[in-house]
Formats: sequence, C-alpha cells, structure tokens
Amino acid sequence: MPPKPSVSKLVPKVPGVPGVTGTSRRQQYSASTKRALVDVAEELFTDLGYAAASLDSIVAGARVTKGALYHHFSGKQALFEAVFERVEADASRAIQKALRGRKDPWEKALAGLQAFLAVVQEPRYRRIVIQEGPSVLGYERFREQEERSTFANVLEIVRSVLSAGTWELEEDMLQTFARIFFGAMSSAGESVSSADDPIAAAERVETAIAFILQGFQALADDGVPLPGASGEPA
Amino acid sequence: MPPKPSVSKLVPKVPGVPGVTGTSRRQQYSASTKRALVDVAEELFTDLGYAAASLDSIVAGARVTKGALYHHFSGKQALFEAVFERVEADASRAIQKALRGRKDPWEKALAGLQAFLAVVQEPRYRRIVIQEGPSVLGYERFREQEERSTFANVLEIVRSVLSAGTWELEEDMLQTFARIFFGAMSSAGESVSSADDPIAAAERVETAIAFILQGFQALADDGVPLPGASGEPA
DNA sequence: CTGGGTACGTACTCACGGTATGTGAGGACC
DNA sequence: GGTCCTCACATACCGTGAGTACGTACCCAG
Repeated sequence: MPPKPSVSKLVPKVPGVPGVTGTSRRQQYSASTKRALVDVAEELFTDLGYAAASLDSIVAGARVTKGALYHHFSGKQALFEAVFERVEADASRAIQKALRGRKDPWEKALAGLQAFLAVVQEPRYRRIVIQEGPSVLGYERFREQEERSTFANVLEIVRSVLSAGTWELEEDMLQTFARIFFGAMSSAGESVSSADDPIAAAERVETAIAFILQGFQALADDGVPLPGASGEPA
Repeated sequence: MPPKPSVSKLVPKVPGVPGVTGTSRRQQYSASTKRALVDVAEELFTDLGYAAASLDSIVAGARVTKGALYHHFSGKQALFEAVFERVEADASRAIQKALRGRKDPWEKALAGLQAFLAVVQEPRYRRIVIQEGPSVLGYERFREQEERSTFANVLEIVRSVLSAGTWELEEDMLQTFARIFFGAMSSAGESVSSADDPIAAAERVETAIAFILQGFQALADDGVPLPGASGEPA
C-alpha cells in the first residue's frame, strides 16, 4: 500500500534573501534543510554525545525525516564529520582573528595561547573535537583534520617564535616542537576547563608556557643552539 | 517452552593451580571465564574499536554466552572499563619499572620519558586509552582514571625535577606543569607512533623535551624564580 | 504543459545491547 | 551420602536505532 502523503504541509521554512542570484529556490531550500540538520546534530552531539544522539531525534529536531538526512549525508558518521569540520573551522577562525595585527612573535604567541584556551572552554569543541573526535573519526582522519586547522595555527606561531631568535632549524624539529606545544596546550586547556577556578587556572597555564618560552630565550642568550639547528643563534 | 540445555558440554577450561588455598574450584572457574572475557574484549576493542566490537563476538571468542558476560559485568561499558583499567595499570607498571633504581631526577625524567614513549606505541594503549577512552568513559571518568595511574607517574617525575633545583613551588603550579608535560608527551608520542621513522621521531622528541628542561636549568642558573615559587633558587 | 530530476517522506529490515527466566553443577550441612 | 541452596552460567526474547528500498511531490527546462 503506497504511503498517504497527507496534505502538503510545506511551510516556507526559510525564505532566504530574495535578491540572491545564481541559486534557485530549490537549492536554497535544500541548503537550508542541510544547515538545519547540521545545527541540530551539533547541539545533540554536544549535549548527549555521538552514540546517545539518535538519528531519529536529530531529524525530529530539524523537522524532517531520515530520507532527507540520507539524501544529504551518507550516514551518521558523515553527518558528524560535517559538524566536526564546522566546529574546527570556527575554532581556527577565532584563533586567526586573535592573531591578526600582532607583529611581534612573542605577542602573537601569547594572543594565540589565550585564544586557544578560550576555544577549549567551549562545550561543543570539547565534546565534538576532543572527546568524540578521535573515537568517531578514527585517529587518522582526526589527525588529518586537525593538521589543517587548529594545529596549523600552532605550527605557524611556533615557527615565528623559534625563528625569531635568528634560529634556523630543520622542518622536522620544528614540527616536533609544534606537536609538543600543541599537546601541551590541549592538555592544559582541558585542565583549565575542568578546574574549579578556570580563570586562575588559565593564568597559571599562561605563566607556565611563558616560563618555558623564557627558558628558550635564556638559552638563546647563552648561545646554546637549538637542537637540529642549521644556523647559529645571534 | 523451557530451553533445552542439551548435553553438558563442560570442558575443564583451566584447571588452575591445585595447591592454591582459600579459593574453591567454583571461584577458580569463575575467575577464569572473567579473565577470558576481558582478554577477548581487549583484543577486539583494540582491533575493531568499541562500537564495532559486538558483545556477541566477544562472548563467542571467550566461548561463553551473554549470560556469563552480564553475570560478571553490568554491561558493555563496564567491560570496557575493566579492559581500560588493566591496560592503564600495565602502562603504569612499565613506567615505574623504568624509574626504579634511578636516583638523579634528570636521569629519572629521561628514563620515564622513554618508557612513556614506548607505552604510547602499543596499539592497545593508543586505541583503548587514548582513542576510545574519553568517548566511552566520558571525560570525567577518563581523567579520574589517568589521574591515579599514568599521570601520577608524570607528576612524580616533574615534582622531583622541578624541586631538584632547590625550588619550592606551589602545588597548583606543579600540577599545571605536570599537565603541560603530560599533554606534550602524549601528543609527541602519537606523532612518534604515526611517524615514518618512529625511532628518529622518538629521538627528536627526547631532544626537544631535553632542550625545554635545559631551558629550565638555564633560568635557574640565572636566578630566575619559577612562577608560583615560594622559595628562591640557589 | 510535460517530462525529468531533485529533494525529500514512508515503511521496512537487521544487527546489537540489554533482560527475564531457566538450569545444572558445586558445596555446606546434617 | 543424601538434601538443599546458591552461584555461575545458558537460552530465548525484546526494544531501539542505523541503514535501505521505494514511492512521491515539487521545481525548472524545453
């Protein structure tokens, strides 16, 4: 027996800007429902976690059915990836915004650190990227994603800081330092967000990182070469 | 209709040491099946991940039924926790073993670092603890577990190193430093295990960490106090 | 106005975690 | 060495949720 489609319950959903050229109304509707799916998915994944957020509840929240979901995404994991990428992109933008304008490497580093610590506080970033990301995407895909978003920022900062002291060091070693700092900041960020007093904890992290960087400077002043350096410190 | 129990297909499983006192044969059998369940679960969780490893496949591998599983564990998550705790405990023991005997804090730090890097290479540790741990256990429980196993080792090392230079610093700040180093080593460890040349990567990590610690020493020699220090450097 | 294709909706299957209930082998006690 | 009780499982079943097959209404081109 064919399903009874009932009366057309088409509500205009989102009208969209009328003056937009190039996209038909159909495409606008489609993009709108896709966005709605990602929006609801982000919220439910954040609140309940990946496993506990059922597709039924997601499509219900977006006021569509599974047919729509499987039209736009190949499955639950693909939907999660879309959410993941958006959260990561937002985080990356927030950090880059904090970096904009700063010229001094050390100032950049501090600003970047603060922005990163702020991002790690966001529940959606903690849940979707840090907590569920590795498990759902698998480590390989997870690393690939981070590599070209948040980690890229850290790498850039570390590069500018380490090459500031007229050091020239190998790319491998720079990557290693960036990894170390990235991990340090991630872990520190978590401890900040779960601390009783996050503000004080953030300050402690900042002073600790600053202290480490200060040590770098002291070594540079003493003429100690960076490991893997091809040039000599000033 | 009551189930037909068929013929008793009881094979002796594991005889157990006959001379063990205090435990009845029943208890020995029970403990043996429990161990078998955890063994198989560890293997399947490592190879397939938490979600993809079905309870049916686990009980089949252990040659029991779900009745046995639910007699020993309250559910899938509880089984995972048992696996998790064992992997963590093994890792912690491995690190402590590497530390045993070393007296010099710097030597201890290096040995601990090497042991940690070795542990992070193990597939089961990577998969169960790092990858699936936060997602399955939830961040709170995950942190609690790490707090009293692997992280405890790192904390001890950091404490001995930082207090070696006649520094006396606040517990909060020490925790912060330990967190930072723990995260740094975790992240570095991952990059090591996924590198093309893990041995060279491990060496880079060691030199990088050593360089950071060297910076600490340089600052100490220059009379720069550690942040949050109540005492003065020598 | 009419075909075609897109963007869904409907109804279904199957796998998997969890549960209710049965049962037979220890082991304690007399 | 019989009796009885309990523990350590086995069996059969259920609900949920991811994924799928298929149908259909609406938009746009011609």
